[in-house]
Amino acid sequence: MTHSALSRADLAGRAEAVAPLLLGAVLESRGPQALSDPVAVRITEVEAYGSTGADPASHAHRGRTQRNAAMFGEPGHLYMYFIYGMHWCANVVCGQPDEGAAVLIRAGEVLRGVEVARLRRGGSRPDRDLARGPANLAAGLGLRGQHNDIDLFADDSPVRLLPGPRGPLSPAEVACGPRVGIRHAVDRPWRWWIVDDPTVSRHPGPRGHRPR
DNA sequence: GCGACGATCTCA
DNA sequence: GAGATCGTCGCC
Repeated sequence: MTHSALSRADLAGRAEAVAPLLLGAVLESRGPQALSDPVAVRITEVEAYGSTGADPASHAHRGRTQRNAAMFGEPGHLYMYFIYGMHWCANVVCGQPDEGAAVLIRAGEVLRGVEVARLRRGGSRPDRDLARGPANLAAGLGLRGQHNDIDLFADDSPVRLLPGPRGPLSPAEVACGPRVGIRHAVDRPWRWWIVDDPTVSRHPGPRGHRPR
């Protein structure tokens, strides 16, 4: 049994409704040239970011800008952003076009292309760390600014959103809690992760909050 | 035009 | 707990 395939229509809802649906689904990237083998990552942790005026922590909160324009496009596209002068992070655009909502993909399990992911990450590290944390996940998949706004549902896209291999998640397998690394709307429990999954990111978190 | 800071990570 | 490192946006 596989995770049922997500369609673009499934992503058209509110970010906080779409986010948990992405758990267990797979992001697969095909690199150009040398690192052309696909890397597939099963999503284990996500965060919802709401639309303009509705979520002070969202890049879309103050409206459309050049950077966040992809958030205001069609659901099912990627929104890539660059952070801290060195990291790229990947979001799946959701909601209605012009709404400006997205789901940050925070962590995943590398199902395929472990060798390529390890090369991209550099050094030797446990498999479970290859896509643990949003910047690590993007790095392992080889995702950067050039992938901003690409359509995850186009057959010829270098990055695609595919059904997961393990079947639907039961409610007991999913936990939620506050988002990480933000200053505003910290109380909103808009981060979801797969319980006991070793690839879910670790982080200092305010007051020692930890996924379990 | 300028400057403060950020949806991070690693290592000490 | 600091440092790496730079694009973005708000404000001067």
